[in-house]
Amino acid sequence: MADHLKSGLERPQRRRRKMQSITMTDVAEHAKVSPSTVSLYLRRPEAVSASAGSAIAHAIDKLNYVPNLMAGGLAAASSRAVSIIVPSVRNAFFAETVSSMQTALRRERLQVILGHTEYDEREEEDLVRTALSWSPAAIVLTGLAHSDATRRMLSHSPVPVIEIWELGGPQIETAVGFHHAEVGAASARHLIQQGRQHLLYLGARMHEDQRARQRCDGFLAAAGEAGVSVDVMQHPAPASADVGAMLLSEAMQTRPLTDGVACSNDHIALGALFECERLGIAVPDRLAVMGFGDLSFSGACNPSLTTIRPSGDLIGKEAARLIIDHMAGREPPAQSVIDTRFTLLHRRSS
Amino acid sequence: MADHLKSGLERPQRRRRKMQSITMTDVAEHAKVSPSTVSLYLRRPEAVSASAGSAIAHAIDKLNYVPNLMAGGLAAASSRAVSIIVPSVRNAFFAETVSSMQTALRRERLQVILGHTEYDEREEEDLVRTALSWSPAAIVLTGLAHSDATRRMLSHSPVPVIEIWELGGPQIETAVGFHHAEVGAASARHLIQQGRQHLLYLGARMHEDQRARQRCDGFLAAAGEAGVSVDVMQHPAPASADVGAMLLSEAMQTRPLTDGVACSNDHIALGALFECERLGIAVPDRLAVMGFGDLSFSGACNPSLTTIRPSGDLIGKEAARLIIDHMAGREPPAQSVIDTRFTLLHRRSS
DNA sequence: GTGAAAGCGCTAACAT
DNA sequence: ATGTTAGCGCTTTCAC
Repeated sequence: MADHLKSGLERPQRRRRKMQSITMTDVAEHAKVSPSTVSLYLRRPEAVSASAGSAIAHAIDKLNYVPNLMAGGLAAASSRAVSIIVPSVRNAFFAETVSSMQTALRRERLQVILGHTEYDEREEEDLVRTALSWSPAAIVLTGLAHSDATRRMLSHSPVPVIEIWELGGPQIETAVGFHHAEVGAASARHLIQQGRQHLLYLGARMHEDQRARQRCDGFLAAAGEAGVSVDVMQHPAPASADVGAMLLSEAMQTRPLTDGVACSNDHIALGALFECERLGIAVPDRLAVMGFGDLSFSGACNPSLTTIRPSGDLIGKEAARLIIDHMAGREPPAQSVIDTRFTLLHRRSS
Repeated sequence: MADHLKSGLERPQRRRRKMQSITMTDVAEHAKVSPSTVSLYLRRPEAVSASAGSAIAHAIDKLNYVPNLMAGGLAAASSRAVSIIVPSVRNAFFAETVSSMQTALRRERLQVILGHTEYDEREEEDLVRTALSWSPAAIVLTGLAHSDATRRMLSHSPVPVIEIWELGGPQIETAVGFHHAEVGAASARHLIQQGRQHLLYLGARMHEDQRARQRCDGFLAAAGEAGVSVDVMQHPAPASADVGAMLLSEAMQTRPLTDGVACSNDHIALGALFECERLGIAVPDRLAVMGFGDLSFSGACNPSLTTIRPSGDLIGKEAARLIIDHMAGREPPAQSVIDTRFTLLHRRSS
């Protein structure tokens, strides 16, 4: 009875959900080979006979076949995605790194999955959790400070982890970046070399941006060692020219002896330069100003800004190289460190 | 005989490839429910009984379960990823949009997959092809100009497409942005209102950046209609303060009557301001300068820069909203347009 | 060099 | 409310 009903229904015409129109099987049929040959061709074309190869190539072209990477990733248990987690891509530093990394990874057909922590460790933790759901080929994190849970998740997973933009602390696996304290120290030494005796550090958002804080600490330490007077002023808002102008204006009132300022980045420094201009403070004669970042305007302003150029681009390239090497089986030694250094650009403002 | 051998081998101990340690089945076993109940719980917790729910929650927590989104995406034929393709994230405009979009999408647990075209249509085509491989929940493209192949791929796919940062041309589906020609026209009208009679447009990379070109065209058209003299100078390099300074310096030599310049963006304008300062050209008395973008320094410089603020943030928010609405079944009418407008900020430089 | 077969971990009908 | 079942489209042994 039941059987009778069933046969009456004739293949219950499975209601199909939205699905990819052209699959590998379609290509295989068209090329008169098996799906596994198509798969092989896609991954190692040289392993397939010339005739089969060209038939497959032709079929792919004709059918406009687009492989389904989710199926591939599922079957292979690892996807062609790299998860990059930065504080914010609005920050030119990280935008540069993300951009150069994307460019380098693309050549290997790797996709970038982007996440922003907004300088929040809880947010980072959540982003890492989600990132792991994609079985990415690698996870790239910014900085060395992470929540315990983040560390735990990452160390329990087989996914390679690269930390960027910071060196000098405990690493999860590999780190690519530079020492921010050294940046601060180099700034202090530079100002002292220029004969400055009353130094000041102008910082923004240092409660959240621990790398800015490290630069500040390095500055203080080096100035202290050299025995010159040194002080810090900061503002909780993100770095901007407005904040820089505000800080400098206040500094000139409360610390009139100041003859050299270093800023946590070039936005702050630019604002400081603008304010000096408005106040009629001669730069560099009366006051030397320097920044960090070598942003696009830093060489063009009046006077041109002495600054420290980090290696944002190189960080991205090196991180991408590590990932690609890892996929090819060339793993770096555990806990390895790539120091991308930085460059002091001595211009007119100091 | 064969049977004998088999039984001797005891479950041929399938050599397992690298794989996710904890699966949904593990969670189900631990919680003493079926996998589908776990799946249901994950997607609609309210559809599961309280007791089962808490058992599952407990198991997930205890086992540290991380769902495999590739498997989910494969089964559901649509992933929780949104592909965003912009010319470059180094460009502050697109960084802003990407950032605000990422923030909005994250709340819905959607991932951003990022691609850079570097203003190259072939590259975009390739990125779109790869994007489709992920069965994303949506694809976001920058601008309305795309190769025929890109259009074809997209219209043959079921993936919703949103074009951002440009209106006024043929759309694939939905577009969110504003009219760049209107920006140019508004600039021209503003300068004319300020009594300027010899206008000049300073542009960078206009051969590649067609939106900059549209702003320029709008400027020329509006100036022409008003009957004032107008000219254009451009440089093929990407916009920077250096390029702006160079263009302004040349302009003052070859077009000494110029009394109002509009720049294709604020980097150019800033460089122009710097150069005016060096040349001793009074801004705005002798020359009015305006930009486009309202970048972070634009309100802080000397004199503060009159500029036009695009709605990069809003574009990202609106695009994200469209995507989320679409996933909830609320589709916008075909070919719909969201005009996010722009704002002219009249400051001291004009 | 090529094909058959067995999943990868999950979702979504459908049945209970 | 929960379980059963049948795939999603691909990769990867393993035979041939």
